[in-house]
Amino acid sequence: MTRANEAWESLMRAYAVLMKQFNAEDVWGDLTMREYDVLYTLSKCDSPLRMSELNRHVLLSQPALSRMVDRLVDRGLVERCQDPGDRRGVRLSLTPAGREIQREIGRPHARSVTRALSVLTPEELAQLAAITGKLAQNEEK
Amino acid sequence: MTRANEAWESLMRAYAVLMKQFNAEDVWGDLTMREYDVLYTLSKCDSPLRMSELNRHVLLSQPALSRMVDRLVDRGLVERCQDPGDRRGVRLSLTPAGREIQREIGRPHARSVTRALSVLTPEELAQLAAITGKLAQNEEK
DNA sequence: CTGAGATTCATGCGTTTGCATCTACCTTAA
DNA sequence: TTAAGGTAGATGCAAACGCATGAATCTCAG
Repeated sequence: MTRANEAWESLMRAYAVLMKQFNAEDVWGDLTMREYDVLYTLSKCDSPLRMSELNRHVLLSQPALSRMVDRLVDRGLVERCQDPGDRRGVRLSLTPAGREIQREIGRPHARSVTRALSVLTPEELAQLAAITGKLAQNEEK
Repeated sequence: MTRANEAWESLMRAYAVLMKQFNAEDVWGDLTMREYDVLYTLSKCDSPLRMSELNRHVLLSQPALSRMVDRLVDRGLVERCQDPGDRRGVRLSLTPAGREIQREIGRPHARSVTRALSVLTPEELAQLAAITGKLAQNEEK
């Protein structure tokens, strides 16, 4: 077992433990964590996001994301509009209601995250962000 | 946005990117990654594992895990047997076939993991393992 | 300009998931 | 001993998922 494999296993385990903890928190209203993740990702982008771009951020298959967006549009939280430059494409943005809900849930969730990571020193937080940032960048073409 | 939140977001992103990469690798045979995860977790334990214990490691609801184990038992990869000390309980172990398949898939997957984490220095690998280990331990209460 | 191939997103369909709930068993206290 | 409450895992059911595929659009070599 290499160091790399040990590190990855440890990362997976931490992810599972924390996700379960967050999921158990009673802050999600009638959204799932996955739905919140979509709203959150959209909230960080000022310009409307392409489906394919969004799909890169979210751990969902393309069809599953397509349908989740359907539902979010039906619920009035997300807006689909045509991409001007590519008529196959779709651009997504939050509606005011969607932005509102994202913020409402984001606040207490952010507190949970802060609490869960409070076992780390500021230095460790910085290292963690740097290392995972490096990993995410790896997205082979 | 606190440092903790940035670090968590970065971790989530790295996890999503790497999981997608691994999932795209053609090494899974007719198992899903989640099923492999169960086999892998069982392979690491010499003594049969309790359902609830297994559930702690895997990012699945209890009913979903219960049914996945059903399927793995049907396919002859996992063995269910009664816990001698607690007649509600179940103990799980790999069958020889299950162990064989886990190894067969584990080999190339481990190489993928090593390759994906090869962008990190040995020091970074050690830091990552230490930090995520600390986080996983957090399992409140 | 055109046709072959790639890309973007949607849809059909069988499988898997989560929530709520159930049964069976264990634990504790009176 | 027994009744109340807790815990382990299974099951019904609607919702969501992934795979394969489809339709529309873009790209580019010839």
